[in-house]
Amino acid sequence: MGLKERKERERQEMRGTILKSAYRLFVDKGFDDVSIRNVAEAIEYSPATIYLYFKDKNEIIHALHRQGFSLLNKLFQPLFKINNPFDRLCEMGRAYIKFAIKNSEMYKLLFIRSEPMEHLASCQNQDWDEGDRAFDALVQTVAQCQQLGYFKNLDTHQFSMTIWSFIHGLCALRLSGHLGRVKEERESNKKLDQIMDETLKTFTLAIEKLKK
Amino acid sequence: MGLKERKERERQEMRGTILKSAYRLFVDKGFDDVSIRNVAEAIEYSPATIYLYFKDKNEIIHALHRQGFSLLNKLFQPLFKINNPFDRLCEMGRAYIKFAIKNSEMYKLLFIRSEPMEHLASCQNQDWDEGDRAFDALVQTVAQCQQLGYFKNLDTHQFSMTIWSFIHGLCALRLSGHLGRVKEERESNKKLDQIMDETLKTFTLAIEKLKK
Amino acid sequence: MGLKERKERERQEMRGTILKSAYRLFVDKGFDDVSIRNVAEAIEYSPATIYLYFKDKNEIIHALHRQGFSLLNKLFQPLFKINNPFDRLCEMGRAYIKFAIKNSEMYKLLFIRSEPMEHLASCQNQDWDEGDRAFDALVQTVAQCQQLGYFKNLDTHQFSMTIWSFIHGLCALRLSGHLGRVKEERESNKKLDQIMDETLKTFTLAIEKLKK
Amino acid sequence: MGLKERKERERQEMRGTILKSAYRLFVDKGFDDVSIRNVAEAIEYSPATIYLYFKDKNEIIHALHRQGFSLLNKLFQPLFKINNPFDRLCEMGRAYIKFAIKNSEMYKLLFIRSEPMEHLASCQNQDWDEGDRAFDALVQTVAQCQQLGYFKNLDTHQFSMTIWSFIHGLCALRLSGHLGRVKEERESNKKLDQIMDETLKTFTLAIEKLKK
DNA sequence: AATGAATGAGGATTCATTCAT
DNA sequence: TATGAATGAATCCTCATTCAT
Repeated sequence: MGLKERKERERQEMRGTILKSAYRLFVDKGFDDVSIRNVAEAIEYSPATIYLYFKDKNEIIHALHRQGFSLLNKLFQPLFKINNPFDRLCEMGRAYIKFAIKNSEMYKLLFIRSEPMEHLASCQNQDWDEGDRAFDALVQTVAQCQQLGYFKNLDTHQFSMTIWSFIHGLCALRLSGHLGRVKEERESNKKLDQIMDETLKTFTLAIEKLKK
Repeated sequence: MGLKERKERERQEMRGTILKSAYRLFVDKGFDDVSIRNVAEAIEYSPATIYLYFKDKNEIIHALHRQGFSLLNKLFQPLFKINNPFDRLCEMGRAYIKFAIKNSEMYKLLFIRSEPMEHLASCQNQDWDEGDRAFDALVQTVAQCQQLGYFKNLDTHQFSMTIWSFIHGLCALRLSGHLGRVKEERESNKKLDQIMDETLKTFTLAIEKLKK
Repeated sequence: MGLKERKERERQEMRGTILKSAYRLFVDKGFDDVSIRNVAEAIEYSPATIYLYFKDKNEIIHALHRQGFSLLNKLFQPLFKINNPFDRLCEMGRAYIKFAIKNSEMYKLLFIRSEPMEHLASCQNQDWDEGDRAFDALVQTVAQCQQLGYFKNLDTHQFSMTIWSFIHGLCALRLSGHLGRVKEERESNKKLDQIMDETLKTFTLAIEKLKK
Repeated sequence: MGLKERKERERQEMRGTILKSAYRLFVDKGFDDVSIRNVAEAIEYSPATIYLYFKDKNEIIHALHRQGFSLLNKLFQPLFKINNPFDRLCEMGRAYIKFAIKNSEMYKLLFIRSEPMEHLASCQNQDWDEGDRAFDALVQTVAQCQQLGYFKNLDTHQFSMTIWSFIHGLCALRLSGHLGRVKEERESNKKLDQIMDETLKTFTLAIEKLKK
C-alpha cells in the first residue's frame, strides 16, 4: 500500500521538477527554447528520462498550460473580496493585463499559441475546468454588475465575451509588438504600459456609461 | 529597352512565385513549416536560388507581411463609399473579421506573430505606411462618428485603439482555438462564425449606446 | 563498478576514434577540410553523434591541439638525459624540426594556425600547462648553457624567444613551401631536409661563438 | 593597332580594380572573407564578370601574392640609402616586422599560407623574380656586412637564411597568437609590439657579437 | 564585355525521439 | 527507474563555378 503511494508521490515530484524547469525556460528564454534537451539539461537528467514522465513534448506543454490557468485563477480569487462588482471587474482587467505583461511567454502559451488548444481538442477529455473557471469568474461579475444596473439590455454571456475579447486583444497587440508600432503612439514616445493603461481606461469609461 | 524590362518582369514573377509558394506553405502547414528548403522544394528550385531573390528568410516573411496589409487595405477601401460613418464602422468590423477567418494564417502573420514586427523594428525604416493606413481608416471613421454624436467625450485615438483591441481580440481568440472551448458555446453547439457574429453585435450594440 | 568504468572507457575510445579520424582528415586534406560532416562520414556515424562527444568543432580542434603538445613534450623529455646543455639544445632543435616535418599538419595546427590560440584565449582557462612546459624546457636549457659561459650578457628569456623564433621560422618556411622556392636552393637542387639541416647548423655555429 | 592597345589597357584596369577590391577585403576582413562573391559585390559587378579577368580564385590570390611581394620590395628599396650594411640589416628587420604587423593578413598570404606557393609550384613558370629579389636584398646586405668583418666564417647564403628564419618566425608567432600566450610575457603584461622589439634587439645584439 | 540565373555541395548546429541496457 | 548512444531530418545560409544570353 504505502509503497505504491510513495512511488506515486515520487513520480509526481519528478513531474513537478520537470515542469518547473520547463516553466523557467519559458519565462527566461521564450517558447522556442523549451526543448526536451534543454529541460533535461536544466534538471541534470537525461532526455530519455523525460519520456518516462511525459509521453511527448505536447504533454509537457499541456501540463504547463494547465498550470498557467491554475495560476491565473489564483490571481483572480482574492478579487472576489471586492464587493462592488464593477470595481471588481476593473480590477480583474488590471490583474489580467498585469499577468500578461509579467508572464508574457506564459500568456502566449495560454491564449495565443494554438497548439495547446489543438492538443486539448484532440484529447478525449471533453471538459476543461480550469479554463471554464477563469471565464466563469468574469461572467459572474458581469452578471452582478447587471444587477446593479450596468450593461442593461445586454446578454450576460455575450457581454462577457466582449470584455474578454477586448482585453485579450489589447494584451495580444502588446505581445505581438503592434502596440509600439502605431504611428501616433510611436511619435508621442509613450511607454507601452501607458498605452495599455489608457486604452483600458477608455474601455472602462465607455462601458461605465452603459448604465441605466 | 524591352529586354531590361522583360528581365525585370521575370524577376518580379519569380519573386511572386516564391511568395505564393511560401504563402501556400503557411496556409497548409503553418508558420513554422515555412523554411527556405520547403519553399525551394515546392517550386522545384535549389535553396540557393531563393537567395537570389530574397536576402534571407526574414525578407520573405516581410514581403508576405506587406502583401497582407496591402490586401487588407484593399478590402477597406470600398467601404468608404458608405456615407454613414457608424454603418461604415460596423462594416469594417465585419470585413476585418471575414478577412481574419478566410485568411487565418495570413492574419496570424500580420497581427499575432511577433517576428514580423520585430523585423520591422530592427529595420532602419522608421515609417510603415501600410500599417498606418489601415489604422488611419479606423481613426477617421471613428472621428466622423463622433461628429454625429457617437462616442462623445471619448478620445478619438484612444477609442479607436479600444475598438481595434476588441476586434483583434475576438479574431485572435478564434484563431487560437479558444472560442470553441468556452463551455457555454461548446454546449450550445454554436458554430464559431455565429459566436463571433453575436459578440460583434453585442459590441456594436454597446457602443451604439454611447451616443448623446 | 565495472560497468561505469567500462562505459567511461568506451566513451574515451569513441573520443579517440573521432580525434584520430579528424587528424587523418587534417593530414590528408588539410585544415579546412576538417568539418564535422567529414569526420562523421569517415567514422560512419551521424554528424549529430559527434556532438555527443564534443561540444563543437572548436573542442575537437582544441583536443587535437592538446594531443599535439603532449606529443611534443614527450619527444623533449628523453633529451634531458643529455648532460651537456648545449648539446641538448642542439638536439632539441633537431627534434623540433623532425617533429615539424614528420607531423606537418599537426605542426601547422600547433604553431601556425591562429584558430587554436584564439580558442584558447577565449576560454576562461588562463593557464596552459602543456604549452608552457614545452617552452620551459627550452628556457631551462638555455639557462644551463649560460652557466657554462654560453650566451653571456644575454637575457635568458629573451634569448630563448630568439631561438624559438628562429627554429619556428625555419619550420614555418618549410611548411609554407618557401624553402623550396629560394632561387639558390632551387638551382642547386638541394633537398628540403638538407637546407633545413644546413640552416640549423649555421645557427648553431653562430650562437656557439657567443661564448666567452 | 590603337584599338587593340586600348582594349588591353582597359582589361588591365579592370584587373587592377578587382585586385584592389580583393586586397581591401583581405586587409579589412581577413583571408576567409575574400570570396569571388564578396569581391564582385564590392566593385558592383557580377561574380561571373570576375571570371572574364581571372581564371579562378587561385589566380586572384596569386596576383595579390605578387602585388604583396612587390610592395615589400618597395619598402626595402629606400633602405639601400643606408650606407652601413649592418645598420641597414637592422632597419630591414624592423621594416619587415612593421610590414607584417601592419598588413597582417597580407603577410599571412605571402609567407604563411601554403596555397600560394603551391599554386606557384604548379605553374609552368619556373622563375619568381619578386620573391627572389626580396631575398637577394637580404643576401647582399649580409655579404656587405661580412666585408666589414661581421659574421666571419659563416656562409653568406646560409646566414641569410638564418636571419630570415628568425625574423619570419618572430612574425609568425605573433600572427598565430603564440606570442601573447607565453607565460612569462603574459604575466608581465607586456604588449606584443614590445615583446617583438625586445626579441629583435636580442637577436641583433647576438649577431653583432659575431664580428671579428 | 557583361551578366542574370542557377545550382550542387557543403558549412555548423539542434531537435524530438527511440532503444538496448 | 534511468540513461547513454544514436540518428534522420531539419535549420539557415554561403561558396565557386558554369552557361545561355
